[in-house]
Amino acid sequence: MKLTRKEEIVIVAAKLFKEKGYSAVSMRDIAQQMDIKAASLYNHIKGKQEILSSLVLHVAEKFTNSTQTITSQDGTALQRLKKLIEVHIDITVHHADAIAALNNDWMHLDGQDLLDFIAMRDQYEENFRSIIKQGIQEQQIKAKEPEVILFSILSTLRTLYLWNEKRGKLEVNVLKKELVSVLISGIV
Amino acid sequence: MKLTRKEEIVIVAAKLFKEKGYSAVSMRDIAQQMDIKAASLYNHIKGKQEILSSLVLHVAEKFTNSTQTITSQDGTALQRLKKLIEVHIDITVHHADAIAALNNDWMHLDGQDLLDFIAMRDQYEENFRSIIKQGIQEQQIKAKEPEVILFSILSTLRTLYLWNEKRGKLEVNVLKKELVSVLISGIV
DNA sequence: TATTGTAACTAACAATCGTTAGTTTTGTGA
DNA sequence: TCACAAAACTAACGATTGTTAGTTACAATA
Repeated sequence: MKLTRKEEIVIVAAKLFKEKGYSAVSMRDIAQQMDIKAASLYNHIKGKQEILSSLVLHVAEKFTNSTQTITSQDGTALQRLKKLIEVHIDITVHHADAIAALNNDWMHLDGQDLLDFIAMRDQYEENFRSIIKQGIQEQQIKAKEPEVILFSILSTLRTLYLWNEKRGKLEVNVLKKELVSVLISGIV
Repeated sequence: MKLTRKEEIVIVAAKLFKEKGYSAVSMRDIAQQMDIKAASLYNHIKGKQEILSSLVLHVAEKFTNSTQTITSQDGTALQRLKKLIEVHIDITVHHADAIAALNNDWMHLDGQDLLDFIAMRDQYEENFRSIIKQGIQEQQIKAKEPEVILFSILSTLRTLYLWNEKRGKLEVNVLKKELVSVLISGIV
């Protein structure tokens, strides 16, 4: 699977964005990391904004599509929730850097890209919320404030990318099992 | 409790940093928000860096001191964990904007400030970790991977600031009770 | 060998950045 | 009313920003 030059740029930029954030990374920083001059980047991309939107929208789609698929298939709320956590881990393992941008730099998208992102994020959250509410209704999930549950699980999953490096020895399937257990059954 | 002009600047800047991140906020942005010119800011602060370090180090101290106090007092692991969650919520409610900077912009600290921050963060995490390990040893906490438990709780608490606005109607004490329950006992 | 497309280069642009110097306005206490 | 300090101002600085224009090096193809 050979990468296009544009894909290489996006990957390199993602790594830098993760370290310092979109605004603190210059086109010259990105170019230097690729051993070329900044102006040469423009043979492959339209501008800095395109790098960000390629990164963010691509992985946002993945997340939204996943929740959409899970919500549309049948299964109990807990089965769905488990699946959701597992899918999240899979995406995170393969796109850690892009997720950093998604979490921290989405507000630097502009125009239609920003609107598209927000729409996807809202839909994603709404799918997530509906699963939890379903679980409460079916009495599989405690009748706590659904927003507290949603927030708690969501923030753990969203921050997973930070932890992926330190994951180290922990195998992906072990991580899935442990995290599903901690998030659903608690720690006591 | 009258604020000094410097404190006003730091508060205004914090709000802007939260929206766009440290690097994307210019001194002229901050000044405009205060209805003065950028150069006037320098009557009260040394520079942009000082704003950031005032913000971040001050609240980092609060967190580290809290875990330190809790660790040094006696109590079971679960009592400590509960207290830790409650303290976290208290600090978050009162310093939401500063926590945004602590989470997202700490890497733009420089020199000794950066070293100090990292030292505090490491100590904080180590205190947290020791409480969880204590709980596993005393068999109050399931013998899961301690790092998974630590990460899960920590990321929820760290992201709490994002959620504080939407908290809306939810009273602080209710939030404490619900979050302690969700994080410790799970959702089933 | 000649041609062509890809991808690099140098040089420069206007805009914006954090910051400094020097000056004027404003408010307070003697 | 006068003196002084606090806090604002204007103007400008060198550096860096994203980006464009025009040109060159190089490999593959005809």
